[in-house]
Amino acid sequence: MKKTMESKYDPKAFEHKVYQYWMQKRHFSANPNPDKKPFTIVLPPPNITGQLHMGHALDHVIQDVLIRYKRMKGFEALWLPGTDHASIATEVKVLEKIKREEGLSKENIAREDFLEKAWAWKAEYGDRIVEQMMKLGNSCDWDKERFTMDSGCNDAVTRVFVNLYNKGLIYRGNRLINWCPDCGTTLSDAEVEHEDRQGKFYHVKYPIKNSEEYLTIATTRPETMLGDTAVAVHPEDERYAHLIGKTALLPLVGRELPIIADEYVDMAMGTGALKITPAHDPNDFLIGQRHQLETIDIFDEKAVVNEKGGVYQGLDRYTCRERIVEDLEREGYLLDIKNHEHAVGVCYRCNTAIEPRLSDQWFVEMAPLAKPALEALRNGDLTIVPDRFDKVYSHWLENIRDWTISRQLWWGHRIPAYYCQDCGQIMVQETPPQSCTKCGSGHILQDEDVLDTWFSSALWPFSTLGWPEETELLKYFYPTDVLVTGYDIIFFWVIRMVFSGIEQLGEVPFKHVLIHGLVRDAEGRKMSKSLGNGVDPLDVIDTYGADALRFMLATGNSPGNDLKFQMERVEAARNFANKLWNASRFLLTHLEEGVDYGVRDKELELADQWILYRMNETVKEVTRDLDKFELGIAAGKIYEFVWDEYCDWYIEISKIRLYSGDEDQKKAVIGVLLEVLKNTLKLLHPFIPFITEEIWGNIPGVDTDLIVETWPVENEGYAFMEEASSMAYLMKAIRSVRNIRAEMEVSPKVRARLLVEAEASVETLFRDQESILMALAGIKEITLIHTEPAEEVVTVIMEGARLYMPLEDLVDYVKEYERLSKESDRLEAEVSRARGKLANKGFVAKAPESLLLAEKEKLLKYEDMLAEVTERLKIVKDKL
RNA sequence: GGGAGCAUAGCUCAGCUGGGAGAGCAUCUGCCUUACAAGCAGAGGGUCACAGGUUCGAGCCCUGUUGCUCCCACCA
Repeated sequence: MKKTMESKYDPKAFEHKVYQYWMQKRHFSANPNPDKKPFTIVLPPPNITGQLHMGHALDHVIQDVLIRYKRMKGFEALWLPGTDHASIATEVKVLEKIKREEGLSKENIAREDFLEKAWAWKAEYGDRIVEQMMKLGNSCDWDKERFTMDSGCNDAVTRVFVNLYNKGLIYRGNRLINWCPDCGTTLSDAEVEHEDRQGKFYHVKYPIKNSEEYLTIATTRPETMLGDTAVAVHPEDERYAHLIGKTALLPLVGRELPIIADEYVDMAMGTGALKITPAHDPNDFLIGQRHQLETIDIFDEKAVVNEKGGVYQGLDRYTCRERIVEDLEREGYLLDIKNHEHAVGVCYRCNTAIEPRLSDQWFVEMAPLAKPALEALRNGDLTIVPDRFDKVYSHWLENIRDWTISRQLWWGHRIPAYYCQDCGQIMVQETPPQSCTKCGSGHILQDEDVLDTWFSSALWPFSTLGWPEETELLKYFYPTDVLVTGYDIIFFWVIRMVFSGIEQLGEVPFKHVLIHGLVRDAEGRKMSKSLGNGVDPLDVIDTYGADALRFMLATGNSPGNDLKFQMERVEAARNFANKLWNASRFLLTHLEEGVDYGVRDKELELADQWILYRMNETVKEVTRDLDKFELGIAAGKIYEFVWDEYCDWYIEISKIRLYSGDEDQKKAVIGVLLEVLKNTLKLLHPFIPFITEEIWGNIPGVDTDLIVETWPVENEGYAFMEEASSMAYLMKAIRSVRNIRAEMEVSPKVRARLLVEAEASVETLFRDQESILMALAGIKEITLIHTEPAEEVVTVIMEGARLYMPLEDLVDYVKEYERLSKESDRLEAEVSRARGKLANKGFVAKAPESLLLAEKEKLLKYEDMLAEVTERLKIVKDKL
């Protein structure tokens, strides 16, 4: 994959090519390997409903960084990709498509025909999503790609269903469930969102039979009165005590309703009297059970009033409400209407208000499953990063109710329950029964319903590895290591994977959960189709390259926090890539094929030691940060190292030897440049894999692809701490001179003279590093002096040195006075701060020794410098 | 009703176990210096929301207040 780097940075020119190359070399494939430790991530499978959005890009980049990092660290790193069938969402989309293209709705098509179309949809969108992931640079093992509804996943789903059924943890029951009249299916509690809506509180008069008295009942849903079968008051409510046991009459209908006493009623709420509609309210349902009340289901599956509603039959629930209110008013039953804001449960897919509905459904009993999942977090088998989500996880599991898993849909895993048409026997088994196990009849029908899409997602960490078969893959890669996902699906998915993994395999499915936030637009709004504020990752890649997008997503963000998407930040990331590109190009043009440019330890100059030391520190820190899942911090540190230290300082310094004409010097400095670049490319590879691999491939003599290179480790030979601090001093001197030049408006073209009056060690340093000082500070001549200069000068006071610049007619004493005054103020502040601290008895007594010492040194240093500045200031003042 | 997060430079955000406030972008001043103007050098800019407390020392820990965001919740 050689290519000369003579052109500008143009990601389009190589990103695709590089990805193809990796694929061809099979670098993404991971297989059980006894010589390596496994590292596994299963990709949260994107829905096949559409295309990838920015949230996916963020999710995937984090995972790819971790996978590439671990791969380089020598792990057998498996990133297992796939897609999710997304039962409801896909069914709705496919039905819409059928409607659009053929004008047919669900009632008019056969299940088989629908399924055929749905599979075609899956083929099309599944492929598109995979292509998008490849553009992002995802290093997934594509040979192991799975789909939540493929036959392996189906085997797993069936096995789990049967297992849980046999343990009594899956049961069929007639319960009040959440019904979405629009989607026409049951929903789990997790799929119901709560929205505050402005409603009305209707106060309705319920007459007492054989009496002039009446009860006032407040309700937000008067239409449900058609299903009322009782009125309840609190047993200790003195207002109504005399009515308990009597009978109320349902307005408009005339049905007799027993007046019952139940602790559930809140005396302070509304009027303290509650109408009971067991078929349409979860609490009423429970009260109904306690008092053996009749349940009257007044709605059909579209939430339209059925035959139980008498004259209101055929009316939609909202129309019915209007009519009932009108009628109540006319008949004198309506006493009052008050505004009332209350939370309404709505479908998470279509936002339609949920109708509680009594029906036969399948449930998973949660209490026994929740317990070990809670325990896993408590005992550390499972950790969540950041840990503030621990509470969210635990609270949900502690308050969990049984999980409704049957869905009245076609697209999904069909429930493996079979009913004998003759004797009603229910058979739950992995293979369809030929005849009834009880009566032998051959008239057997499978349950029409499918399972909640999250039922199959819950098995993803092991179904994808071959379970229920005991595959080598499963043995080697399970449990997985990290699960990366957004906080929005902790309930839907993460928790269900945890209890499923523990229940089926006896082990948590992953050791760490790394939570990230949502990607928002520049104004902080959630990106959504309806707002039209979504930014397509592919557009960004097209303009700035995948590396820029990846780097932007990986930086400036910490775990669990939302991320605002700003194009300026993508641009900054692209600029960084460009910087790296050019720095590499600069070096590569000086390299010659076949030359060994090793670092020659004996010949290292101060600047070499400094950059090697800084590189070493960066390696240490970045590695540590990545192990803590602090991707943003890690990337930030490499960014600073590359840009500020390597490019702005070291490369500039290296030019001295590079252009000196001395071949040996040149070779030596190239050795260091190359060593640092190589390690930098390694550190950066997980974040920006394309450009780093491309550059790597252009380095003469490399024979391993970067993606499988070994991660750099700390090199003890580069522990040049003292040298680095000398270098820092030198850099400070250079900055000071540059600062003076800028303030005195010395043209960059003018090369000034520098007079140095310094203590011996500084003299040595400056003498040894003269060339650097001259080149980077724009100096033509350095003179060491030991007395005050006679010339007109501006002065820099440093610790242990005075730097004088004779600028001839450019010396502006007014400016110089201002500059020195500012410096004097700064030093005075430092001195008084240090004095204050040291005068503080508490500090002296309790602060750590090292700090105390450092503070004393600082005080001496600043006092010295202040004295010098004051002296200079006097001299300058005289010249004014 | 319960819980969580956020509040730091004009904007977007870092700031890990409490020891002299940082980055990117934007602004201002010089520079097309032979890797890079997608750049280089320099500069300005912050009562770390507010009020208390703990501590020798608080952006960081504790309490309270305010504002914004989010999650959970079967009070009609």
